[in-house]
Amino acid sequence: MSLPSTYADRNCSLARALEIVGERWTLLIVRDAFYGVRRFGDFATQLGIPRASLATRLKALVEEGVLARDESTAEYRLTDKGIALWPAIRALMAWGDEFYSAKGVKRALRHAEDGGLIDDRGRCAECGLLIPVTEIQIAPGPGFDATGPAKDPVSTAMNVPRRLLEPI
Amino acid sequence: MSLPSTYADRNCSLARALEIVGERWTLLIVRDAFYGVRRFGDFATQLGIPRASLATRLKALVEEGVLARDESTAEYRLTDKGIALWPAIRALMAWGDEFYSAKGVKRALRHAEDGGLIDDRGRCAECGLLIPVTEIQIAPGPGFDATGPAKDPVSTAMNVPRRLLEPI
DNA sequence: CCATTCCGGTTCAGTCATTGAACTGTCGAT
DNA sequence: ATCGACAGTTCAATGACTGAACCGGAATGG
Repeated sequence: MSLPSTYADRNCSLARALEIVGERWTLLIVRDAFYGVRRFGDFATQLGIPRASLATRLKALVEEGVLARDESTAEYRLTDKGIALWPAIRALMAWGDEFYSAKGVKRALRHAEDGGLIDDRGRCAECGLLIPVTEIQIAPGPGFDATGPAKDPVSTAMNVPRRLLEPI
Repeated sequence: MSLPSTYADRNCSLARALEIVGERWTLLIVRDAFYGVRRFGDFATQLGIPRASLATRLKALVEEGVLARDESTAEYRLTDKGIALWPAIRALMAWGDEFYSAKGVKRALRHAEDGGLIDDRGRCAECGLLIPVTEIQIAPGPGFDATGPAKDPVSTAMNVPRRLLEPI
């Protein structure tokens, strides 16, 4: 994205954040990482992203400390810095649900411990607490469209209730 | 950004949201709109974006109903749909502040009515309420870097405490 | 053992988007 | 009429993205 570093943007943390996660595909890669995707090939087939672009993006995310690459297994995992992106992703998902999914949310977020729905500020409707990412369960919601073929094991795993960050 | 519409992304509201606001410059344009920028030339000089790109982006944002263009004054303003993007922008700003601004937030958000700081979930520390965008005051924070020339009236206006959405 | 498959990642040419600078056209004020 | 201010366009050059083929090492299996 090329640091703009104009005087105007030097004082904007949004511009800084978008330097890292504002390029095409990047946030979708991070989203998949939350869903438990860890392997190069799984990112590629899941997102339909060209492998060259994926390699570039993953390298950049590792360099910035959003993902960590396990040298022995070649798996990519979110770091704490990456996990800290969750509120931003949730906010964008909520906006997309609100304005582009007439039948309701496409994915529902629940507190895995008590099943309470998580609101758009990250709070559980049951216990009222702020729910950490590892305790969030994601499941198809009313706006979910189940038609069409989805044979490969990775995408079927992603369309079934599961906890965030749990490996596919 | 070109609808991917793969089976994988059809059920992801994040992908849908990024179709609209995921292209380069788009979120920065929306941010400036929150800061009160309304005119073509002000967006251009403020962001340092090529005028051709700006025209394309503004057209797209108007088409999607994020901005509305006043036919008589040629001013662009956020619609309710655009204003609904605020939580996402705030979340990304907070992430940028946390990881790229060692001295603290670059811009502090306060509840204009009682001066209470607004946390990263949109709540006022004083009254505890969820603060609507029109009651948010933005002001330089401890991480703000005031050095360097910033003579033009628009950017000086943006670097002084002011309410969101108030015209420059 | 050797062959095969799987998998992470690279290479490369074609295409598409972005950029910056110059330009057009419209409006209101002088 | 003329000028300046402003919204938006045009266009060549550059750079990013794409898709398909390819490379090489590590597991798999006969």
